[in-house]
Amino acid sequence: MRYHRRDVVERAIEVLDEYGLESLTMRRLAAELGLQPSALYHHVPNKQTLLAAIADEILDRGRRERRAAEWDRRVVEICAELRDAMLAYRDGAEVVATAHTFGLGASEPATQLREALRAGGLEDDLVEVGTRALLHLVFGHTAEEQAALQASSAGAIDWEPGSAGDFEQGLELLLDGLRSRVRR
Amino acid sequence: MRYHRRDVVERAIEVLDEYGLESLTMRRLAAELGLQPSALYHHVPNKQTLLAAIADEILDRGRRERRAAEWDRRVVEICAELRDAMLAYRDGAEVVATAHTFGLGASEPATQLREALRAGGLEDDLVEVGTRALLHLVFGHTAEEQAALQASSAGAIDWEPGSAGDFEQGLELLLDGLRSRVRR
DNA sequence: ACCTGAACACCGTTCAAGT
DNA sequence: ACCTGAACACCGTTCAAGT
Repeated sequence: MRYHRRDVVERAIEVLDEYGLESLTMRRLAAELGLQPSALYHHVPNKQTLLAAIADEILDRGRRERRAAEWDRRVVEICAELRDAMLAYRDGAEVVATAHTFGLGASEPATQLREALRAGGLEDDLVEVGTRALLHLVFGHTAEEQAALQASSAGAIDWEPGSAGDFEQGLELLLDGLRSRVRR
Repeated sequence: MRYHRRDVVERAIEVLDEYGLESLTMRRLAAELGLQPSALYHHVPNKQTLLAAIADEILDRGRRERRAAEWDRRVVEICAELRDAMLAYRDGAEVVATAHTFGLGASEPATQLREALRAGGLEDDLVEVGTRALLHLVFGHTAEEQAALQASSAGAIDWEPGSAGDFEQGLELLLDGLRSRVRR
C-alpha cells in the first residue's frame, strides 16, 4: 500500500493519542503503517517537522465557529478553543506548546489573538505582549492540567488538576490588565 | 576517583550549559566523569530525577535577597529572579519548566509566590490561580526568549526575542488583575 | 559504597538499490 | 514517486561481578 504525507500525519496522531508522545517514535509509526522506518523520510524531512504537522492538525480539528461580538469575549473563546483542541488528544498540549515555542507551526491561535486585541483598540506593542502572555497562560495551564489528568488516571497522584474554572479565572486576571489599557 | 551525587549534578550542569539539553545524555555525562554509564545509577535512580535535581540546583544558584516591601513588588522580584536563574544556563528554562510541569522539584518559586499573594490579602483560591498564572507566564516567556536567543546566536533567526521589558509588561498585566481582587 | 563490563531493547537518520 | 534493506551512530537501564 502506498501512502501520502496526510496518511502519515493522521496515523501519527492515532499513535500519539493511544500510546502517548514517548511512544510516538519514527520506528513505531513505520511499523504501524507496515513500512520500513526509512520510508517515512519520503513523506517528512524529520521527526521535528512531523510533530509540527501533528500540532497543526490537532488545532485544525479543534476549530469551531466564532460567536462572541466583543473583543474580550472573543479572546476567551479563542483560548477555550485552543485548550479544548489540545485536551482532545493525549499529550496534545505538550506537542502544540513545543511546536509553538520552537516557532514551527501552531501559529493560528497567535494570529487570531492578535486580531482580537487589535480590534479591542490596544497599541501595537501591547497587542504583542498580550498575545504572548495569553498563549503562555493557555499552554502552561493546559499542559499542567493534562499532565495531572494523565498522572491521576494512571493512578499515581491525587492533587486536583486545576480545571476549566481555574482556567477562565486565570484568563480573566490577564484580561483585566488588557481591558484597562484599551486606548480611548 | 570516587564521586557523590553532588558531583554528578554539578558536572551535569556543566555539560548542559556547554553542549545543551539534547547533548546531556547519561552516557555522555558518564564519559565526562570518566565512568561507565551504569555507575551513574548508583547516584541517581534515573535521568528524570537527575533533571529535577539540576532544576533545583539552577534555582538555588540564582537565589538572591528579597528587598521589596509591598507584596506586588515582591511578586515582580520573585519572577525576575526566577527568569534570571533560568537564563543563566543554556536550556535552563526548559529544564526548570519541565520539572515543574511534571511535579518534580522546582517548587520554591511557587511557594514564594503563594506567600506573597497571601500577604497581599488575596483569597485562598485566588492565591492558587494567581500563583499558577504567574508561573506559566514566567516559564512560557523565558523558554521562548531563551529559544529565540539560542536560535539567533546559532545564526538561524532574526525575530526579536521579547526581552526584559516585554517580560515585566506581561507581568504587570496579570498584576493588574490581582491587585483589583485584593479584599479590603 | 562505588564501580566495571556486558548486555537488552531500543532510538533518528542516511543511502544505495529496487519498482 | 514510494519503498526496502542494511547500516551508522547513538540512547536509558539492568545486572552480575569486582574492590
